[in-house]
Amino acid sequence: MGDSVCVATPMEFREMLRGAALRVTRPRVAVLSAVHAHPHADTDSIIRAVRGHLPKVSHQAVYDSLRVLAAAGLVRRIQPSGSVARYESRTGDNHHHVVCRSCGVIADVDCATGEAPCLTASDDRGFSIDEAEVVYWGLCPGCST
Amino acid sequence: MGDSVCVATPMEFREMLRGAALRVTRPRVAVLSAVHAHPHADTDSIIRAVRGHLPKVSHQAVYDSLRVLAAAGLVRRIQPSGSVARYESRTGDNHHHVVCRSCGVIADVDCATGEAPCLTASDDRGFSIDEAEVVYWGLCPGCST
DNA sequence: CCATTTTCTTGAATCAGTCAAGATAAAGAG
DNA sequence: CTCTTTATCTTGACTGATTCAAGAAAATGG
Repeated sequence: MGDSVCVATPMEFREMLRGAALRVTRPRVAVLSAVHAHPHADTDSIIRAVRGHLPKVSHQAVYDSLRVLAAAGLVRRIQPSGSVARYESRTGDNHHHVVCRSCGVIADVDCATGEAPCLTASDDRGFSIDEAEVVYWGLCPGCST
Repeated sequence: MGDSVCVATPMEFREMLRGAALRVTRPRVAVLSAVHAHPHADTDSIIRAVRGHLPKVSHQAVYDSLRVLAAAGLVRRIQPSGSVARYESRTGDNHHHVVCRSCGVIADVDCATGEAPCLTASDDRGFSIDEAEVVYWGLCPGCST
């Protein structure tokens, strides 16, 4: 738990929030920071990370912050089948995920076909599609031995 | 509720079960039948459909049957983010799904690139990948107006 | 600094899904 | 067909992530 990688300064997080027209609150700054520091963390891990800095934050504040941040596009929510919700800070870059069937670990994978061509379905069934989400399932290096 | 499409006979469902080395029980036949008749149905809908034929079936029997059928490959479990588990009978044909962000309806989409090339990640991160799952997000014809 | 509006705290509630123990039914052997 | 074994089903309690609701606290704009 002492491996908090600081990828941006608190000041930068505050500016991200302002840039998204969101009020700057301590819980939100801490949640945004925690998601940056712990990619693919689930809500409970984020709650614990946030409480490392703000011990009195309620779980509800973290849930609310994550919903607001995701709606604003500052974080992305992912939820592979059978998993609880997880969050990451890489947004808008059309990347996908590999999930280990055994241990559940998640890794990022850039889109196989480049920019955003995953968006092309063979037949869109009349839907107006705005996102293509790809999840690769398999075994991670550690579990495949 | 009266639109139970009969896509196969009870006898055929029994043979599917035997072919998968599974015991043939009435709950399993009814569950398999319900999944065939109601593609993309959630567990609760399946329970209700099954009880149309077997009123005394427990929810647990349905959960157990679905798990066993999915493990045997007779049905496929899908679970788009934010949705409960859903089941379908099209298996092993590498098809994907379009999900409506508004009403949650799901439609099938054949793999854009043909056979099973979705399996090719740009960089597998050392994972041994066995499946690529694609979910297209957007608005269905009804909700996009 | 004040007023307004949003956000946070607290604590209860929901709901899909799971667990566990005993009753029942399917399959294979005789 | 009956018996035995083993898997499956029933019943009912329980878990755990997430949400709801009401009042307290804090952020923003003036």
